[in-house]
Amino acid sequence: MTQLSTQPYKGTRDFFPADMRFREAMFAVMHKTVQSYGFEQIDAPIIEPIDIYLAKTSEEIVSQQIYSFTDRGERKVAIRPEMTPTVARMVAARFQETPKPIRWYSIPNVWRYEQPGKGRLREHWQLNCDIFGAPSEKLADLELLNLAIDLMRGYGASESHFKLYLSHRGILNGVLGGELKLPQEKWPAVARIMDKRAKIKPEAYAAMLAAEGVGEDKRQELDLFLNEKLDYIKKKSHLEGASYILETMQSLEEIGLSAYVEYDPSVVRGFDYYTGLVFEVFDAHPDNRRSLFGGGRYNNLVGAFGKESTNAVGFGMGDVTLEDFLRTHKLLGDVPRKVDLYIALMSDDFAPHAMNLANTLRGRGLRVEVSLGATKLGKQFQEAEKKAIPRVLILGEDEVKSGVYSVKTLATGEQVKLKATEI
RNA sequence: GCGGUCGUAGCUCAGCUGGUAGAGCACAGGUUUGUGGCACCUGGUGUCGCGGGUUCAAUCCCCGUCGAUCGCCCCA
Repeated sequence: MTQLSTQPYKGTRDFFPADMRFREAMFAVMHKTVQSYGFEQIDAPIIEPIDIYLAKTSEEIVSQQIYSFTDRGERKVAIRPEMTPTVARMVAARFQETPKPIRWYSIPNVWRYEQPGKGRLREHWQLNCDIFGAPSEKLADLELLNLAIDLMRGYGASESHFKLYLSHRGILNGVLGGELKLPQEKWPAVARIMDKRAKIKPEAYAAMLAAEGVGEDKRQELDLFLNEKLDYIKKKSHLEGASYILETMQSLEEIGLSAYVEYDPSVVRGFDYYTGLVFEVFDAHPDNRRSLFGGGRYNNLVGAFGKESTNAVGFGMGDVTLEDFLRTHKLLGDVPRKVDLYIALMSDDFAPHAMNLANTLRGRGLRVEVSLGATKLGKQFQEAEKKAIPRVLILGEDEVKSGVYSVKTLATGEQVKLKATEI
C-alpha cells in the first residue's frame, strides 16, 4: 500500500490551531458587528438539490463550478457554491410566521470547482448578511451598506484601506438597452469589456467593443457614462436607478459614510439574480486593488420557492480575500493562545490535587492547563514557555501540605506564594 | 483551461556544468537530583513530490503526472 498523502484536497485548507485562532478572530468581529445590527444567525445543510441553483445562479457557476452528484436515491444534489439560494429557500419556508423585516446572517463554507489562485480556493467560508421584507428597500440597502462598511471598520480598516463602489443594475441596463440600443444578448459581453477597460489599451478596447456592435458613436456615449459618473446620471434622470443612486449617495453622506463610498458605473457582479443595487468593496492598496466582497439586491429569488415574493438584499464576504486583506494591511496578525496558568507537578501523585485546584480556578473563569506528567521542573517550565502561558504554579509536597502555592510569572521571573483564593 | 517558476529532514532552504545529501531552526535527551528564556554536548529520520525514460551512474538531464505559486482566460 502506498503512503497516504498528508495534504488536504486541492484548493482546501487544514486549520491547525494557529489557523483556527486566526479564523475565529475574524469570525468574532463578524458575529459582534452583525449582531449589533440585530441580525440573527442561521445555518443549513451543505448539500442542496441542484435545482435551486439552476434558475438563478449564473450559468457559468452551475455548468462548470459546482460540485454535484447523484445520490443513492437518484436525486441530483450539489454542494452549495454559495449561500444565497439556501437563505432564500429558508426565508420562503418560514416567511409568513417570521416578523419582518428579516435580518439573517450565516458563515457557511461554500465550494466551487475552480482553479485555485490568490484569494480563490475551492472551499472557503463566507459571511452572508441578508435583509428581507423591508417596508423601504432603500432603507434596507442603506443599512446593509452601513453594515458592510462597519464590518471593515470592525477590523480597524479605514477609508485609506478600502472603498465601496456601488451601482444599480437598472442604470447599466438602461444605458446599454436604451441609450446604446443594444440587444439584450450583447449586454454581458459589453459589460465584461467595460470591466477590462482600465487594464487594456484604448485601441484594443475599441476593437473589442466594435466586435460586439458598439461603434464609434456608441462608444463615446459609453465613455461618457463611465467617465462622468454621477454627472451622467444627473443628466439622464429617466434611467431606472439614476435617482436611486443620487439619493443613496446623499443619504450615505448624511450618515457620514461618504468617504468610504463611490458610485462606479462599471460595477456589475456575476450573479443573474441581482435586480437593483449592486456593490463591491475593493482593497485600496495600490498593488492589491482587488475585490474583497460584494452584494446587491435580489427581489425575485424568494418568489422562486412558490411562496410569497419579497424584496431582498444581501452580501457575501469570503474569508480568503479577507485574510489576505487583513494580513496585507497588518490589521489582524497571529493570535496567541489564551491559557492563564500552568500547574507544574513535582510528582504524578499530586495530580488529583492539581486537577482539583484547577477545577476551582476554572470555576472562577481562569484557563488552566495541568501538567500531564511530573517530568523535570525545567521541562515543565519550558512547556509553559512554549505554549505562551504567562504564569506557572508549582505543586510539590510543601504546597500540597500548606495550601500555599508558589506562582511564578514567566515574563518577569517574579515568584510569589498565594493561597488558592488569591491566584 | 493556457503559460512561467517551484516541489530536497517537522520547518526554511543549500547542494558548484550528473557519481545515491547538508546547514540553520524545530524536536528529543543531557550538562546530577523544586524553577524557563542563554550557552554547550548528544541524537534521529530523508524511497531528494510521484511514475517512467536517457546513462555504467540522476536530487541534478528528458517526458508524464500530482501539488503549490505567479500571470492570462474565466469569475467574484
